[in-house]
Amino acid sequence: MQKEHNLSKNQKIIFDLIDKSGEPMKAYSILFNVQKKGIKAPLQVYRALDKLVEIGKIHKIESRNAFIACQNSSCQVSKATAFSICESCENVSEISNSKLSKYLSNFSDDSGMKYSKYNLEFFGLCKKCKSK
Amino acid sequence: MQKEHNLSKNQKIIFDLIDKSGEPMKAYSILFNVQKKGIKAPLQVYRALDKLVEIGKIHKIESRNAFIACQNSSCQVSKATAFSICESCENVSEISNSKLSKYLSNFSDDSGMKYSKYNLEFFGLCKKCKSK
DNA sequence: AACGTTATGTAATAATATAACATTTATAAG
DNA sequence: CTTATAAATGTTATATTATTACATAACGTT
Repeated sequence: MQKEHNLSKNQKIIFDLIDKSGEPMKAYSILFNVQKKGIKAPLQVYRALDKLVEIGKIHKIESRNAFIACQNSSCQVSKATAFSICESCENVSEISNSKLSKYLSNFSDDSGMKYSKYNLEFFGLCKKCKSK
Repeated sequence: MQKEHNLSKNQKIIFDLIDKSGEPMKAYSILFNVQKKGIKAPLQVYRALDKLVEIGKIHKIESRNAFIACQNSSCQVSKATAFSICESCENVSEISNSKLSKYLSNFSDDSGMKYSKYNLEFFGLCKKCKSK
């Protein structure tokens, strides 16, 4: 059962924007888009982003410094994320593949480390861009 | 057989520094460290870093905006990278696990994308930090 | 109501990265 | 060896991404 997180005002404004856009958004582009709603400073954006990442409503695409809404309803926390990224059109989508996530969540090597989290980014050309 | 890349002067200075440090280094820390060698501007550092990443001599740890020397002698190009990162002491090491790299290099889903590259970052606590 | 926690507002600044342009050095082809 | 081309360098300025510090307000318990 999913814990209901009551988003605060700023968190809600920023989540809704990212969610509606459907694609990765950068912090300052978010800022620009929410200024009419009274959010004026970068820090207000970053604080909301931090919280939204923490509770798994959005994920950060590390290689792009951008944030995308979680596309996986069962994903409560950002502790096991995988994305496919088109290097031409920059389309990003979240990969939900249970085999992959099982494989990675159970992965261990001889370092003695127990991994509690991972982030994976695949790069390539999407269907559209390949056929150009 | 490995293609020999003749590093240029700046590339060599910067690679040697990162390689000797044995840990991830940030661009401006690199800059600070090579100023005595005549490298004065961020761009000189970033250009060398770009090239070194391109030829696989170093990798970028995306979640940390830092660069580490490749620890895997067979790694010619940065197209299949995996790291373990301790969230407490920030120790980073490159994972060379042939099963893992095979699994990920061959991974495909139903998106129609053919992935040519990936980057994976595992997070957790290293042995030392766990026992504290 | 009193307390602790979470969120907000605001200004300043730090840290990371790139654009634009001029020049020099290395590589390769004739 | 010299011309052409690509790769690397030098330099200044600026863009982009992110955090520190401090003050105030709202929320959730008990």
